[in-house]
Amino acid sequence: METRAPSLTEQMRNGNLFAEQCPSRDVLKHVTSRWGVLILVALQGGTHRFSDLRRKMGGVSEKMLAQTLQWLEADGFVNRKSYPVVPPHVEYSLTPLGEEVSEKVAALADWIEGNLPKVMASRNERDA
Amino acid sequence: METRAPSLTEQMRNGNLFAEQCPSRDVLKHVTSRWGVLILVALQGGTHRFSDLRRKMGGVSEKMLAQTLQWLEADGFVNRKSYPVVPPHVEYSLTPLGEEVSEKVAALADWIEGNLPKVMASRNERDA
DNA sequence: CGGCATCCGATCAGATACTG
DNA sequence: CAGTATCTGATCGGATGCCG
Repeated sequence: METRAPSLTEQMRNGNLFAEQCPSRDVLKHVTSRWGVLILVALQGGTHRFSDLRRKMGGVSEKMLAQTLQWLEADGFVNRKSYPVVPPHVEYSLTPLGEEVSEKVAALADWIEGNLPKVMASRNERDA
Repeated sequence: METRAPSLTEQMRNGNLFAEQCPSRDVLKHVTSRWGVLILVALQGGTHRFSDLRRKMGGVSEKMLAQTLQWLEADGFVNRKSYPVVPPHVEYSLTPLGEEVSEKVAALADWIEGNLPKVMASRNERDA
């Protein structure tokens, strides 16, 4: 089949995920990473502390939670606010930019959660 | 902050990404994998052959393309049609279920492509 | 409490060679 | 053309220990 001509919106895009070296791939990687998705969805509920997030997200290690939070912070999606007290107190929240992506990510996450039975059924058919 | 009570839709969900052993995590993994995203978006344009996909998606190896296609096929998102001719001819397309996820995935991909400048700006601020 | 540094095994992913 | 098989390096990701 033919390759359709690029639409107007496509021409105006500043990133192209199909280009091998495009930095948009890094952003996608952070956002769709194993824990990135859950962080973005979890923070939709409002500000959370590090330990809150860790408790909420089953199975995440301290290391990966910290690392993923740093990625998302560097990309401008997550805001990190540290209170200089003992014991330390750090709060994470979504930036305006983060609110936008998290909506897209949450829409995908919701779809998957809601349609899981159909997917499981498809897998079982294949086994039979 | 308080944990809000589960909404009605949340209660009706059949999957829960925050649960460590929930199979929905595997589905998310396939769909948001490095090449899974690109495959789902690419197939929105219609049926594609293996080589078409490979050419279109910069940087993917034969192995990973084949493997990712198999994941998506097993999950019921992608349809594989093989014509028994020489040389072989195999066509990939989205199933109705796949059309649905691909919309969510494409919405995310589009957002990232369109907002890449903002993200890059955020990164640069941090460096300064 | 919220990290960081190090070590280490598991998994991912590319290159290459081979096949129907 | 559309894969599979194998090998190998790269990266992911968890466990542990330490620190402000």
